[in-house]
Amino acid sequence: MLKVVSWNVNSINVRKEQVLRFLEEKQPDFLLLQETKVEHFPKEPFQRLGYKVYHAGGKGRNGVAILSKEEADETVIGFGDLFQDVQAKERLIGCRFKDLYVFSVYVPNGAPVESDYYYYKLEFFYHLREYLEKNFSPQDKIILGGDFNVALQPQDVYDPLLFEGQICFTERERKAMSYLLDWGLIDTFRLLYPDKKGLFTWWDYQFSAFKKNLGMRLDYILATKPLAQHLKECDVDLKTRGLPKPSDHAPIIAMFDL
DNA sequence: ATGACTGGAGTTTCCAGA
Repeated sequence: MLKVVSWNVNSINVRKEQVLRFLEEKQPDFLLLQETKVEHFPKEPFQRLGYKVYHAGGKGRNGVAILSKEEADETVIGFGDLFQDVQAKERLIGCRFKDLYVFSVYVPNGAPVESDYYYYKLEFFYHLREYLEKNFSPQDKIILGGDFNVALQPQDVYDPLLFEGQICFTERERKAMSYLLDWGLIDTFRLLYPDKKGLFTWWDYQFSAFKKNLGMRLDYILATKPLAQHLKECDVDLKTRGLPKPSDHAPIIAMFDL
């Protein structure tokens, strides 16, 4: 069984103990992290648990990592020549493990709608697809997990009418992410639970949003068909979101019968 | 109490997050 977890931790320094306890308890093969918010990842305690740490981040912002029980054969950061923006190098990291490619991505938030940053977010999705097109085939074994900052479908927000036109739920964002998926990536959670409503991965810290379950599904584990056909289970770890001093995102889990 | 956010930078207040 291959267990993959993705988790926007909103600062690895603040969430370090939670992440260590999570690894001890759940023992995932891969833990994909976003928003580490550090330039230098505090690797030592994670290595003591038997995990290799691959990280790309900047001072106080962004930051993505892959923690793995196995050593990677290769690591790539950013989009290479396709997208030289400095932030791209803090938002995408990939590791190859034999014929398996694993990526951790943190898509820009893009607020406010219609700002330059919003268009940067849309561009990010198109560059990501271009990057995959150029380097891979949908027949390859690829896992792309992370915080995509888009709720794809009406059932991915708690009130579709309220969210219409809001950041993370505009038509253009949903189209940009759909275009990425159309290359050959499958939303593992939706594959298993096509109609499920009210299960989210992010809740605002404000307004007791978690207690009221006023959230959005912004985190995804995407997989190409050769992997998705072996998908066994998907889940959102609500318990971890309910701990004291939580991240605003919950960990998401996908298990493959491999 | 009739309302309640968090983290980082870098100095006590602003910005980003979504």
